[in-house]
Amino acid sequence: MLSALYPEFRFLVRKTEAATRARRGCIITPHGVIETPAFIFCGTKASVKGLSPALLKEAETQCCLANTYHLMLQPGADTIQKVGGLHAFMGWNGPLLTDSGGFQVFSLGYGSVADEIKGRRQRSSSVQQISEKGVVFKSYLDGSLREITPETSIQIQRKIGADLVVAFDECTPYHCSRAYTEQALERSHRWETRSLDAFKAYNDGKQALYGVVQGGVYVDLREKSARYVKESPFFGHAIGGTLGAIKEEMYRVIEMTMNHLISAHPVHLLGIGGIRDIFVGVSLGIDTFDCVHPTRIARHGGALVPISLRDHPAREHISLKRASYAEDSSPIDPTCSCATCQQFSRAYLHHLLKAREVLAITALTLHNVFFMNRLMEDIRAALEKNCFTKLCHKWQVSDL
RNA sequence: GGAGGGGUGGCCGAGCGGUCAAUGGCAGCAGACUGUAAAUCUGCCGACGAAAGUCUACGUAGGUUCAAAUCCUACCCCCUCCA
Repeated sequence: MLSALYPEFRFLVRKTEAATRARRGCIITPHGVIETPAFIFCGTKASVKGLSPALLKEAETQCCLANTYHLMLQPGADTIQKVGGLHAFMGWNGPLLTDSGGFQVFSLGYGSVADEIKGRRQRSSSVQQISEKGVVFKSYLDGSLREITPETSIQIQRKIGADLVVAFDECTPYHCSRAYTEQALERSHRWETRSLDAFKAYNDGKQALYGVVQGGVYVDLREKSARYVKESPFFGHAIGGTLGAIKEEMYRVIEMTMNHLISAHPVHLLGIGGIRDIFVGVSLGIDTFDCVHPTRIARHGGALVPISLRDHPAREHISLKRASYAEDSSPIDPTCSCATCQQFSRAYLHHLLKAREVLAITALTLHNVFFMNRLMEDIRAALEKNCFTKLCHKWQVSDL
């Protein structure tokens, strides 16, 4: 049944680790193969900020993500379709994924979970109305009223033309009652079913649809949602929504969700991308991740480093803006073979950051992308050689 | 030579009798960042002190006031215009 719906896609699990649920596989798409576990980089507005497709490729990137929400507002899905679709538009011929726009519509109202908990970045909600039909929201560009429904989200994603697309869902905030979470969850399921219907209506076999598990931090709701997604004809399964306020809670939510989600479908964990998070996610059976974190911290002067180079045990990156790197002639990581580490010293990167030179962004983003891809490659290799647990120990991740 | 304007914390620049250790901005220091309205945001930023607080500060030197960065006098610099 699924092969009829997704004729050009396949998910193959080559190996599953004995001690955990970690698995080594690949997702076959019309634009190439994604070796899993994999990290997908965010190129929100059809660009991974600071990097050209050539540099992305040089950093061994497999897949990028773009946002339906941003692209529908600028330049518009019709424009992208007219100029040949997203792959041609952004000059990336590898696999691409688009998010449904659901997350942005809602998150723009209350910010991220971290912002919400810390009471930061309070904006007036852009969400005007949530109804059974869909969501009316205000464009962040000009304040005009726009609407996204499951049908329009799928149509827009169809026009944009990424390989992997996502069903339209509602993302509930952290400070949200169980009752509302459940109500939103039920509606999300109806929206996702409508997403599937809209998808089938225009299906040309070139795209594969992911369903999203919601349910906030509530065990039974996650189970219910996982069941719904698993029983629906989605190509892939994604875990979305609020995962918790602290890491331990997040890991628990992912774990209890995965308890009900394990199957022959690829599982994507939406929006998570810390190093430790990835080890935990992989061990729980997650196949793909996406996150703004590696590229965002790069723009803010953060370089991901191995354990031995950390300047604080709990921080996974070093902050090159710090004065202590001003005369440090060593590269970010002497063992890293990315172009940045091959030619630039920490002192130079520190200077570029202080002088606000755009090269700082490109150089640090390139390093972090390379770092993440290298990390995923190491994880894949470890899974193949049955030494994933050993790799976890090397990264001091023991709470699996 | 004449007329006018100005000298404020590392820099730019407000303040023009008390609530001023002195608004802002920049620079500096540190922190945050997890389905990207983020090359962003937050905090600190005269000295000593954990803090209360103490001291030194608004060109220099005096003065008037209970009280001055703010008023007066002289001096030293800078800038503009007229000769």
